Amino acid sequence: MTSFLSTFVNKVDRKGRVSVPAPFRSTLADQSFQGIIAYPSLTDPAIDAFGRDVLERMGRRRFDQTLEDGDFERALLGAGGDDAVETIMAMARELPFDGDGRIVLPAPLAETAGITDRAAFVGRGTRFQIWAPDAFERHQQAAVDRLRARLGRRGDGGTGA
Amino acid sequence: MTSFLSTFVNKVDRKGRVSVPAPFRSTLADQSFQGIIAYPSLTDPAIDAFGRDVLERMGRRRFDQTLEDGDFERALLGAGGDDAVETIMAMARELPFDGDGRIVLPAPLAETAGITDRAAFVGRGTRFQIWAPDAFERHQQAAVDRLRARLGRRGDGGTGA
DNA sequence: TTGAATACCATGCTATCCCATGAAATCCCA
DNA sequence: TGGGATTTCATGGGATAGCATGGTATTCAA
Repeated sequence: MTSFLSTFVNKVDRKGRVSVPAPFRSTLADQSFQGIIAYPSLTDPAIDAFGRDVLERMGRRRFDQTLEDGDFERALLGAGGDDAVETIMAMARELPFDGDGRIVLPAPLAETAGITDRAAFVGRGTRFQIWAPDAFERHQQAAVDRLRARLGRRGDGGTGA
Repeated sequence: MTSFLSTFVNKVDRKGRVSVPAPFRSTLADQSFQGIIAYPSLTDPAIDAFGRDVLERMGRRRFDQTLEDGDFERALLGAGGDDAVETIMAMARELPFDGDGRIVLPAPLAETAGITDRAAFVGRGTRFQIWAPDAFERHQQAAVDRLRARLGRRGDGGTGA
């Protein structure tokens, strides 16, 4: 297993704990750090998350590329204030699993996503998101509608749903 | 065998289980994950399905491509709300075979296709669909009629079967 | 010493596994 | 070629283990 699929809604208890869905956990099972990396999405009212090795891999690739370009100043000094990767690194948090596969959602993160008592874990392939369930449902429905409109329906015999 | 062919109707039991037709299973026999990936069709009142490695290859290819392009912002931020792959990843479900080659149809999926007690497995080449049998029959008949009309009929005996 | 964060333990539900049965297609042998 | 035997499949039900969830104890820091 190497990717995050489908959507699971779990309950957030009084202490801010949530079970990470078992399928997501098993995707991360081979990682050295047992937990997730999370930060506020810049495009959605949600939390973005993935395993630590994805971050590692991306960081290394990015560094190598900077060196290949001969941009040593950038490698040493950073890219400047509006660089997405560096900005996100600063916001990102490490959330370890407890013995039962749960994480604690830090209050600031939960607030940016509008999460209170329930959280939707949404698979996005190499990463996943955490949403307030009702907000996600609206978002997803809108996305599906746009896709349908764009695809147009090919000959439907008129059965309908 | 590498493709899904023909149509099979099987029964859905009280627990929501259905046997995946044996020919379809043998098509998937060489896969590491013994089961299927399923999501609501965007164009038909039906479920779309295929083997996991199809999705796996697509996702991995996509991510690698993104890194190669040095598009780290995209890797971190996602592709945006209109992206088909990410939208489908959120809807898709992993349905493993049980020891007897059955899957459990999740209630939400069954509902989008109008499936209650019987399910039609429809081969579509590299993927297949799962329909409510009567809805599929109407859909198929309409498709055949349109094809005949377009091709111009020769000897319309009306047999079909 | 007190608060909060974390580790540990307990429980109910649900999905998964395992076995049993019947029907049908296939194979084998006469 | 036909009839019987065997295996494959689809289907049903009962047992079991995994998972989500809630609570209590313990540790660390202020």
